[in-house]
Amino acid sequence: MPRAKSENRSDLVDSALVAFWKGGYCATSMGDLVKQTGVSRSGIYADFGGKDDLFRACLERYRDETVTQAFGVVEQDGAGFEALEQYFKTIITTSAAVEGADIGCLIANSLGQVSPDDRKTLALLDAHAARLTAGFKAVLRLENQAKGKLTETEIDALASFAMISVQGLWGYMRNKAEPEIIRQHADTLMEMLRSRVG
Amino acid sequence: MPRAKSENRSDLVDSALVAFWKGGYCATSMGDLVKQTGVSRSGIYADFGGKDDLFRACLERYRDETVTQAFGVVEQDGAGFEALEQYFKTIITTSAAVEGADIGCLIANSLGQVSPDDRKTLALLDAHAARLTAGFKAVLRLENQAKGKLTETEIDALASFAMISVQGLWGYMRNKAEPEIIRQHADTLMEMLRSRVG
DNA sequence: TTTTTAGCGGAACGATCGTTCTGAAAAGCT
DNA sequence: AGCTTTTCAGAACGATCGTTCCGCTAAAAA
Repeated sequence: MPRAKSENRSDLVDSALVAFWKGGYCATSMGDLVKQTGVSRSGIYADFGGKDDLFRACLERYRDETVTQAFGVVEQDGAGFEALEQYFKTIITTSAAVEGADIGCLIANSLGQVSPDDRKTLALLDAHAARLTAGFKAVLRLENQAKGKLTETEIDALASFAMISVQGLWGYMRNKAEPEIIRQHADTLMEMLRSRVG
Repeated sequence: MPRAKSENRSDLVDSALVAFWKGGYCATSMGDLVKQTGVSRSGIYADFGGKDDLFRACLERYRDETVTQAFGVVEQDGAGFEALEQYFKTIITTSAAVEGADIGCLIANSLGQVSPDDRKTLALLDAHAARLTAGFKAVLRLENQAKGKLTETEIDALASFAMISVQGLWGYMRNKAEPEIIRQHADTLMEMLRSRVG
């Protein structure tokens, strides 16, 4: 048989992910990807269908790794407000850690870039939004158990609100690296949610 | 003198604006713009420096026309919560009016597309964010006069929060045309602001 | 060791990108 | 009308895009 298949397919996606994350889909050319990943064009086309599919693979990897790392705590059983707070703390910490570059969230960044015709990618973005909403909803439902002030409908509304608000935060972070604003936003949102459940 | 200069320079920007709005900066080629605007390449290059400058001109036009039309009510002297509510009502109405296409806000869409190096365009986006924040701040300060519950710092934080939250809403609207969610988000934000001032 | 064969680097492809250039047409001026 | 000046449509340009293809390499099979 042939030469052993490179074991850096995983690295390939990771490298490409960073390139897309920083530069966006359009601005990142295949040449850039070749340079950045160290894998030749044919290698990329062999393992992925093309630029589109590689981009989607990056979105999925980002979803499974980066998002899960930060948001996973909210998705655990029994996660409450303190889990939400930890999520925001993670955001602030890691965003401050990545030196210089404010790149926001790959998925949030993609919102404005994806063509309305690209169903496959749009589905990924939608699913991400639904995921965040579901996480917030679970937290709210749990925290609401004590006093039961909120109806299910109100919980839905608050979860959607939190999701959109957080997506907005990511969009903001893409171009501004002000941890103060991020913390402020998170605090304001948390305080608002707390006051609503009682 | 020469052939009469087309009187549709204004239309040119308007047409290009729509193209950029729907498709984004990268996905909209000069060929598309020529087709869409009816103006030839040389005409575009004569009146604007190139694609970048045309795009910025579109952003500015969008800012002066579309944004002002919707947000201007908030920026008037003495604007209070009812002005904010009218802003949201306008958003919902017009977003429902534009048939089929959910295109969100041109400026919000650009957030994820602009290269971190493109200082000129980034400055426009920053200025827009500052504009929204200033509007919210003025409203909050006015509404806070009655009871004076909030400190200036708290008002700043709430204004930033509202701005980011609304930018998130626009990002969401780009891909989903659910007036219900929009209304819900607006209601939740309004209610939250009201409860904070007293 | 020889043969086979999968894998990958890099050249090459057509298409399309943003931009420039040019020739002809139209409008002002005398 | 004749001449000048300005404008614009469309051809043409080099660069670069995403993609394909070829040929060598090196590991597996014999």
